[in-house]
Amino acid sequence: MADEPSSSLRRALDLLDALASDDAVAHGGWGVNRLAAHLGRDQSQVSRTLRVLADAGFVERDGETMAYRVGWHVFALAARAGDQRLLAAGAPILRRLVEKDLGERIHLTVLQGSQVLTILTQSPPHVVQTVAWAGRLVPAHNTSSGRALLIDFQRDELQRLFAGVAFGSGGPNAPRDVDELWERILTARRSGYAIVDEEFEPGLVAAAAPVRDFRGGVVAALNVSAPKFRLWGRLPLAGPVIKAAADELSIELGYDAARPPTLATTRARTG
Amino acid sequence: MADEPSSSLRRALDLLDALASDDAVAHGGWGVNRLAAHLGRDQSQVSRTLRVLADAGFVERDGETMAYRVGWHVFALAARAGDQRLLAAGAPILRRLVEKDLGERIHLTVLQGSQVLTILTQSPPHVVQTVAWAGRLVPAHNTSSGRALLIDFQRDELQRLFAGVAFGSGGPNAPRDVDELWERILTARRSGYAIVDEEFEPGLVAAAAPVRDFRGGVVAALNVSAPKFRLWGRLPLAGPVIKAAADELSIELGYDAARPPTLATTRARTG
DNA sequence: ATCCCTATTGCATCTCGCGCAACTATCTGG
DNA sequence: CCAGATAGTTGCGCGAGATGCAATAGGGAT
Repeated sequence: MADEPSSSLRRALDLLDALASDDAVAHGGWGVNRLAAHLGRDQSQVSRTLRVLADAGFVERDGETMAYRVGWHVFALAARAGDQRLLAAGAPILRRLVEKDLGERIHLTVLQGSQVLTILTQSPPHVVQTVAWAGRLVPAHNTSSGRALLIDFQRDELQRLFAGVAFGSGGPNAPRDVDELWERILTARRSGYAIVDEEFEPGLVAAAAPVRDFRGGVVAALNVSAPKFRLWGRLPLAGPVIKAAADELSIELGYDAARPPTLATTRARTG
Repeated sequence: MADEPSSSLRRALDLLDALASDDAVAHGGWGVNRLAAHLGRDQSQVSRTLRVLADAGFVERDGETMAYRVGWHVFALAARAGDQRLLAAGAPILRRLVEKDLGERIHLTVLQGSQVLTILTQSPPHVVQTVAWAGRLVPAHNTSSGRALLIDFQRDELQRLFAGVAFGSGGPNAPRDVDELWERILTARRSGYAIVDEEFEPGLVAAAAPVRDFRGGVVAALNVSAPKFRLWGRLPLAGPVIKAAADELSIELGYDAARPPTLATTRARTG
């Protein structure tokens, strides 16, 4: 357990890290010399290591400046393993939320078209009914998860997504058209989480927050829902709690909060 | 240009790749044994390499199943990988293309050696089962994206890039050698976009156009692909549409069509 | 208890990663 | 046109450390 042989592999990984540092990224990558100085290593070996990394696509070189940057291959690795990580990292967070923080049913969901697909559920032990929520589809327009998943959408995109979708159904407070939905999304955007009061079903309230991945886009949503009489009073608290948990999950997915919130890579997923 | 001494670093990177393979992801990670078998290496060394990777956070171990998964560090790196501007500017364009203009699946891709890496995908909402294309590699020689990405290549560069690459596979109309590929690239060059008819896969047609950055070089490609019966008729229209969108993206990346390219930066390196 | 499967560790072997220094290439200013 | 600076690659001898085999340890199942 004590002294690891500071393997050459370890040094190569440190090299990748150095290329991902704020400084390196800000400069559009670093050259061999700069990297060697930063790592306290010889130029020659840095050069050779970079060649291997470049051949594998883990770093790439700018043709003009000779600077190395983290390559697309790393991006590809993360993209392929992303779903797996969402589930793996999500499960313990759901468990903690239901056991320690909220004591109500928690869901992890993704957007599929204009609907919301539940991919993970955690229920409090005392709940008797074991409805299999995982795999179930619900509308996006009248659920807290939907609100969170749509939080980055522009007005016209929303319009196109819900073209031909009947609003109407759901609870008494469900939005009646895209305009109302848009207004509520704007509200959610301000606080960073969505609160829904009897929109999906009478007597049901919920809170949800978006989960983002390394691309910066929303890939999932975390939500808590429960009967109004049990949760309504705590909802002003539950909102921020859900948001904090969603942010935590986002960071595990490589979300870089420092980056300006730009794109929304909403893409459908299969459980 | 012979075989590199397949460094230990290279082997470690292959290990990461293996963990991100479809099979490994589907199984929730792989154990040491499975990995060793897959890579044709000794268990002991795989175990040791994984320990280093795990210490660095590049892989993680599932406490129960002992299976290794891609770790947080890769996701953190991924946020810094590649060209983030391209991703940020590309996402909304993809969404618009699929929702408004074409209604078929759109991809944003980059060249990775002699292959094409998909970095962003947008599917129409009605498509139920979405194969996760992002992060996947396909050949460059028989895909529309590949054609677009290679559009500036000279004949000899092409030869070098595809030295040792087996053509053959793919759809019925796939190019059989570099000569055929070269002819088709010349065709694409004239119109500014590439049309591909059952080259990658039987029954699949596609159109793609190159995306350039401020230096004038091709950095990515935008493409639409769909079953022949659904898209073929619209393909003469889809080509220009894709090209227009690619040009729009190019401009966002600072491409100045008026200015001649500042020397085509070809940094292709063969492995 | 044995058998099977999996992961880790001890050890001898020798590859290959290492630092030094030389070399190439490009730019700058005198 | 050369001197000097910067930036990256390559040759080489040495030894750290990666490797494969075999032994060890921990489960489960029967």
